[in-house]
Amino acid sequence: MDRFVSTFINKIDAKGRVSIPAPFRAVLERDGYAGGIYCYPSLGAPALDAGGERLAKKIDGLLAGLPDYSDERDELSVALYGDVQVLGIDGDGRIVLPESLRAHAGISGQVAFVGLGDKFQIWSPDAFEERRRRAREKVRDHKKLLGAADRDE
Amino acid sequence: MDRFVSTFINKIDAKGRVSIPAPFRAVLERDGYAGGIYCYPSLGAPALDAGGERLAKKIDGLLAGLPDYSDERDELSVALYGDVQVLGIDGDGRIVLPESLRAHAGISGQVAFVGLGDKFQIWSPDAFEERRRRAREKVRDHKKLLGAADRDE
DNA sequence: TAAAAAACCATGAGATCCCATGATTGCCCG
DNA sequence: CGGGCAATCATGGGATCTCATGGTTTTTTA
Repeated sequence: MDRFVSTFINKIDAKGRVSIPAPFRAVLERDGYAGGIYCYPSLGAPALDAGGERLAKKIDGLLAGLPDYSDERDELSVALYGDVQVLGIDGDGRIVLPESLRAHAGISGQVAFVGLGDKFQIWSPDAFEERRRRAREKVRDHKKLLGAADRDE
Repeated sequence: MDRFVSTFINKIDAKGRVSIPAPFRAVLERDGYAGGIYCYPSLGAPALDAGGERLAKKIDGLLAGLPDYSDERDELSVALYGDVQVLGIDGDGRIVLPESLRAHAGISGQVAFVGLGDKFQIWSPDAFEERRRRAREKVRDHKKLLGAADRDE
């Protein structure tokens, strides 16, 4: 298994530490672990995007298409790299979420880790429950559009 | 034989473990076993969908068309990957059904494994019996409409 | 030197592994 | 033809290991 799958809820302790779910850690290691995970505010949601080397490469890939020294590239670089933080993983598999990131996601107390394949997101459990509900509806619609390729109803 | 067929009923023990029917295990192995089965709540039924690598690839396929880093993709990913659980298979061919999944399917005590070809479903035996009954009626109606000979029972 | 960050250690609950049992089935040999 | 014999499988229980979590100590740095 080499992608981030499923959802886990963990606690933040008094020092702001959270355990990364063990299955995610396994993926990160396979992914080429380089001292920490990349984490930044999601653009379209009150959550954080996070991942390992693969995620970093993907961001590079998006920039690679643009000419060096173009304004467009500079802007995108800022948008993509500007808010990225590298969060170190301690010996017990935990990271510390800085206040700025926590604020963006409205996190306090508990954290939901949500696997999205190539990356994962970090949510406040409450906000995530709401988003999950909407996402499910969307998938249902999607299936209808696809014409019951997958008919389990 | 490389697809899931027929129905089996097994018990859940005190630890929440259930044996996967041996024929299904055989299919899973042929399917490229990667440490566990993929399992998630069915969208339209009080049941669980489950399968091996083939099922995982199918999910990938649904996302393949969408651009990276689009909100659209993230949203679908939440429902497609976020709801999936990877259930490890122990040395005796058993999985543990987490409480959240059991709740969705109304499972306790016994479990029905229902083969659906590429994947299989996990039901509470009662709920499944009910659904099967209705499915038969539906088939009968179809046959009448098609003017086919109704030769079962 | 005080405060923050990182490394280290401890613990309990839950998950995983391993072995035992019993029932069923298919097979071999008398 | 019939009687076991061996193999397969579902199930149960105990031992072990992992992991999340909390706390303490050491190191860094401001």
